[in-house]
Amino acid sequence: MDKSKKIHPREDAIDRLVEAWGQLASIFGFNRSTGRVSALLLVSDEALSLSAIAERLQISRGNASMCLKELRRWGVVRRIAEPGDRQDYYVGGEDLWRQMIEIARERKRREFDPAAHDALEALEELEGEPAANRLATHLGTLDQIASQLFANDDALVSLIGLLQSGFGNKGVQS
Amino acid sequence: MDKSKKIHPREDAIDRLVEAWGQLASIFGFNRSTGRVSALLLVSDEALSLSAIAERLQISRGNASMCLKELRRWGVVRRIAEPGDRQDYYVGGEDLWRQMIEIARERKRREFDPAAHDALEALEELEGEPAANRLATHLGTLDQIASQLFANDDALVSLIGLLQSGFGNKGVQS
DNA sequence: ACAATCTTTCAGAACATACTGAAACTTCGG
DNA sequence: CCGAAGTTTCAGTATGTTCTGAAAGATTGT
Repeated sequence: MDKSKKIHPREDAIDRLVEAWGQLASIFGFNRSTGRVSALLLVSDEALSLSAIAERLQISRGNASMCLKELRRWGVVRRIAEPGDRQDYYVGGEDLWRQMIEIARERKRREFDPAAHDALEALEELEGEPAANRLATHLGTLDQIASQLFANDDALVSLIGLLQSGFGNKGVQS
Repeated sequence: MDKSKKIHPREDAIDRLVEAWGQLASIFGFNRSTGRVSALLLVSDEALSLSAIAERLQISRGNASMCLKELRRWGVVRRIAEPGDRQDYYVGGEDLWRQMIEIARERKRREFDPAAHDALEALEELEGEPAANRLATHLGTLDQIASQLFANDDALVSLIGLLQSGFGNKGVQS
């Protein structure tokens, strides 16, 4: 009856994954609960209902509903209607690389670009001042790099390949 | 007397830069005030005193002190003692690329690595479950890529050059 | 050693974010 | 068209973060 007394290795492992993934999600600007819901769906071989998720994570249905909405908005969770069942079911984990790239691209578009644009605009009016010029050049280059990175999906996919194969490590050890 | 009535183009531009840079900083996990202080130092051709910063940004000296402490901790601001002056002065903007890389590396080390490690550990205990395996592979690759990226400073510097020159854009336009 | 000047710290206030639970809404079978 | 089952929304509450201002701590000139 009391969960903390009995030992459930699998459930424990899932709890720890859920917590760690929530942590990771919060680094990338999601709230921890949203990350936790995502984790649960990612390690689940079957689709889960809202109620099952809320129960497993010990959060209210309302909260679970909001988290799922957010995750669907980011395109990382899909809702499924099972015929003959009133509950909706949710799945995650489809095409993880594509999803990561999409999230990064979208965050850049929504958050980075406007602020960088404002900053560059303000810096233009400070032209002539050495410090301002340095900063403008730096930020301009950064912006350009970020844009290159997301200009097309292939760029990122190739880049991932490049990095995996050990780009930049001149002296290969052992 | 009333600042908002008189027009100060330069001061306005700095205000807008400060605000935008605060926004950018918050994307990367700093608080807005810390970002604002950093902006002020970045566009300033001379070193500024704590009092000057607090006054210019309309924040308490206490807060300014904390922000400067944080910025020094991240190695993006340096404190200078002017001989014959009791106040300390602060400068920023020295070697921006190096600083960016250092910040990214440190954030990875402090925030990403521990969470990713926990997640992978938990996933190991779920071996055999298809969804868990997929996630483990994905996260493992991601971790490996991130490590490659920061394995040595040259990797990132070369990468920046590569991206600036338009890596990944097969059809070069115009 | 004292006083003046500046900086740091930190308790509590102000502000911001996230969560709950209940009401409103939707869907579907009968 | 009604009632049952499920989902969404949102006002209020709880939790977490950031800021202020005052007290304590440094440092320096006399």
